[in-house]
Amino acid sequence: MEEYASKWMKRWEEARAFEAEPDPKRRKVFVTFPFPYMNGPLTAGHIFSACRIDTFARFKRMQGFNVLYPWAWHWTGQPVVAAAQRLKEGDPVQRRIFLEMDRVPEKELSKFVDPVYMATYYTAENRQVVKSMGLSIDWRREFHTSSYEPLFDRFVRWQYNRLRELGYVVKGTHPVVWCPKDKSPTQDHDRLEGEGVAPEEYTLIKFRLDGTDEYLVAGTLRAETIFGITNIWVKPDGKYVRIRVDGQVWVVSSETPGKLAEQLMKVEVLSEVKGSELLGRICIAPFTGRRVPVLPALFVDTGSVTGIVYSVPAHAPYDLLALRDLASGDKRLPSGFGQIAVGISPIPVIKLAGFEEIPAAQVVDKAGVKDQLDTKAEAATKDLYNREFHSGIMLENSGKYSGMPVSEAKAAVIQDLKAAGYALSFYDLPEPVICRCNTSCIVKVLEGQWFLTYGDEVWKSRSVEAIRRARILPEESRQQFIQTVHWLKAYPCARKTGLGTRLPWDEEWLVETLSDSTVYMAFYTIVTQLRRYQIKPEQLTDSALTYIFMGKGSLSSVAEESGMGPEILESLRNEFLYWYPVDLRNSGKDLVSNHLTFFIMQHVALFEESHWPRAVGVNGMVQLEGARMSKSHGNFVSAKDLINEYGADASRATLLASAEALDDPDWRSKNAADMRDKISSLPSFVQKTLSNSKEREGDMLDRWLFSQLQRRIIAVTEALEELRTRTAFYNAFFAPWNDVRWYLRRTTPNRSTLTRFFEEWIRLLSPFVPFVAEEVNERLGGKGLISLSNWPEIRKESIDIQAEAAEELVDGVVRDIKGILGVVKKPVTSALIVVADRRAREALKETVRLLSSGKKEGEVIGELVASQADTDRASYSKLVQAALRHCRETGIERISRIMEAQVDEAEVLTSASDFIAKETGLKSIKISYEEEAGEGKKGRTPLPAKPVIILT
RNA sequence: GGGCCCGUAGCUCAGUAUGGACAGAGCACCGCCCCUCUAAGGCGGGGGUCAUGGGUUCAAAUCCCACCGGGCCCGCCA
Repeated sequence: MEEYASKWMKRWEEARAFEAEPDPKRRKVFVTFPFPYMNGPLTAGHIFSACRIDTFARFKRMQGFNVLYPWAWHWTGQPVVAAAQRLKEGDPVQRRIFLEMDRVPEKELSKFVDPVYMATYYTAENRQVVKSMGLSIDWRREFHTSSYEPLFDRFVRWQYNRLRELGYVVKGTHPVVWCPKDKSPTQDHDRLEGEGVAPEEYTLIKFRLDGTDEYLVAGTLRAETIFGITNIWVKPDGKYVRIRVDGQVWVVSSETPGKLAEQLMKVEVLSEVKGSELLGRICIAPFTGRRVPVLPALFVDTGSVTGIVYSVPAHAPYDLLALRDLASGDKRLPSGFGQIAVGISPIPVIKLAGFEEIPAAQVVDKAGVKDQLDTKAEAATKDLYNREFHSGIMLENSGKYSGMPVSEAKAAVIQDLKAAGYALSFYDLPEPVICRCNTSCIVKVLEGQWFLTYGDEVWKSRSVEAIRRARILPEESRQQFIQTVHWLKAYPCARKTGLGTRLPWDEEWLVETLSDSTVYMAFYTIVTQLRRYQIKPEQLTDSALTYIFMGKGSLSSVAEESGMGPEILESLRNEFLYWYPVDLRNSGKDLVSNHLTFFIMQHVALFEESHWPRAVGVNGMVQLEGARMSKSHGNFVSAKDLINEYGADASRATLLASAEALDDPDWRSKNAADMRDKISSLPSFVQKTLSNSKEREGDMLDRWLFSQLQRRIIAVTEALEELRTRTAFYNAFFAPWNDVRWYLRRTTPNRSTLTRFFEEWIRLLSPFVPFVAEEVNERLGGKGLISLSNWPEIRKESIDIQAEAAEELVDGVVRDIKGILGVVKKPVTSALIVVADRRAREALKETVRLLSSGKKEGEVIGELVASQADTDRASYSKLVQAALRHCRETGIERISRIMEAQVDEAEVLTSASDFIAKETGLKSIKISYEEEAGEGKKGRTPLPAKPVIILT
């Protein structure tokens, strides 16, 4: 259908239309789209964000800016490697995704076992898609990431060396969900069970066994309840072990040593202990020194944390239930401990508003939980923990924490217990996670990981400042950026697997994907010249890049060290200085809390303030037929499919018209098909309309059409400045189309008017639907590329409020007559339209004036009537009351506008009377001033913009 | 669980900050016109308890509270 699309693609390329070179005489605009990851075809989501940027870029280009819109491809990361691996292993799901969703030809697929081949394939495939979409890219600057692009590799190495020099990269440890068999972190998609489960930080608390140097070590999320401890639980038939840790002897479940060992602790297993052997022994609780017995409980799981639980029956439903079960002589439990249990009373340590003294008892009884193995206990526990954490206050028996909110006391207690040597942190999974290989996962604390110190307070506050200075589009997103900066903590920035750039100082690590994608836009600014001068990777030294981006160092020594000539270095520096900073980067809202914020923060860390990002755009997530896109659910469409089915223009228009701000656009194929038909009829509409027109004197309708056009130009321009692409598209496409339709209905089409109108209209359309705009332009005899023509100038003098008010009046009269004809029973053939006279006009004007000055309606009547001669007062009062009603109904603002236009209503309607007759089917239309109208208007009062219509 | 956002015609969305005009637009749908046919084009029309329930107000889609439903994010995926 768009047989002309490839023609224009070629013309743009031949004309090097979008290749951007620095030009000191012109102001620049530098826009970027986050490079897409090359493990599959581009989707409607990529295209939506990219088209928003492209539309902005094309708009700015037409406004005369020197626009740079570059493109690159992200190869960094594990998915390509992982997918290749899965394919190698013959994974049928992976095969099906490649063949059915991604439409990879069978003969290509066999080569996909090589991840680099796969990335290369998709890069080529997607490059074609981006071109076909009509994105106005400077392709000379294209590159991809990872060590397979040596020049870029040097750039990332420079970036990380700089960050490290600045102290923003440090070594640390980090807990991950770990498969002991695969010896690798287990991601969500690698799990048979336990999606979304993440390591949780527990506190291990050591309880000395009375009369020994050994400790029972219990795990808890609620260290602050240590003051309410009454006993300790073990599983009576559980397997426990004595282990040596850090010179101490601990007793924990037999599963625990393996977990501790993965958390950087040296563990030596000494001997086995049966749970039953521990029963009845006495432990000493820290802080209170309370002596508490070890008792049996069935709910204890030796696989969870240490398999030892300290009991706080006042606040923990399980503990309370276990105590009750034991006291009541539950047969499932070992005998001999019932009496001890009977003697234990819960010790409350937290006051919770709206709850009784022992909250656990209350929730357990209310929920009707019958014993410790009742599944309802879980929900009761969660609920109570939550309430106590958020609104609980420590009671006066809680030492120095008394009176503190639980949320604060928790951290303080943990800190103090640790300081006193009674506690340490330990990670475990709150729920089981099973790896794809059917192995049960544990937590591993990875050592020697490299982190970006996003938690750094100075870095944070400068970043917040950068966010404050930047334009955030839409404005609603700003808060989320600031939130994200506040939330961020140290972030692991390197991995051992996948593609990427090696950390220069520790080459077994690769810079991970969210970390090499933050400041690479700077590379776009120099890559053309690097290629032009055939700079070798080894010449791109750190000092050279520091010189280019920071202006630091001595030119001559940098030139000598890098082997690049000083004039080349200068030239690179100048091009960077010309394009930087980034004027707009735009992406989906899912990237706000990571990529887009990292983008800002790393610029803050590495670049001077004048090079911080100027604007960040955010958009919603593209839905497909009302549902989230998902390859695994089969609800997926690639950008290539869209182009094939609907063409680039219609695809762009459908997406741009479907949403703006943070709303999620919804791709409906029905809408796209309608859009395709509408757009494809544009050239013939223009041609047909022109061929039906003829030269004539310009009249009011011509002025009206141009006046409307000005309004549209203003609206589109304003909306595009704020990236409100949906509003912009409406005002560029549908609104002018409807304007022409009204014009054609109203008058004999004037060829020169329409020619001029179309010339401007298609320029307005060009940023949105560039192919059809070029095509129509050519058919109209336009020379050159419309993509490089000027944005329609806003000519305020063409705004003709008189013509606009006149057409509003005519339209209103036609609608009114049609409305009346719809309800009137007797046949009518003629209309008498009575327009307001001078007196009515004055009355309305005064009414508007007084209302605008804040007078109440009653006061307006009083004041105006008083100003009249005695004899006129009755009729004037009627007039003012009508005027007040008119103001109420039509709105003061609109009336003021119409009054200001000072339309001669009689003249306008008289000249439109043929039109009115044609539209309404009436034979005769007469226009009259009020004083001439005489009988028949039944007391109705004509006012400006509100004539009285009498049908006979 | 926490943060942010959204729920208005069949569909996609305006309108909500500063409460007041019959709640609008585009598309779809229906009817008519044009036409050798199809697509396109022209004209007209129907269609909404503004998610729900309270409250504030002379007046609420708009402000407040509650509730229901949906989306994005909450670090080792990108």
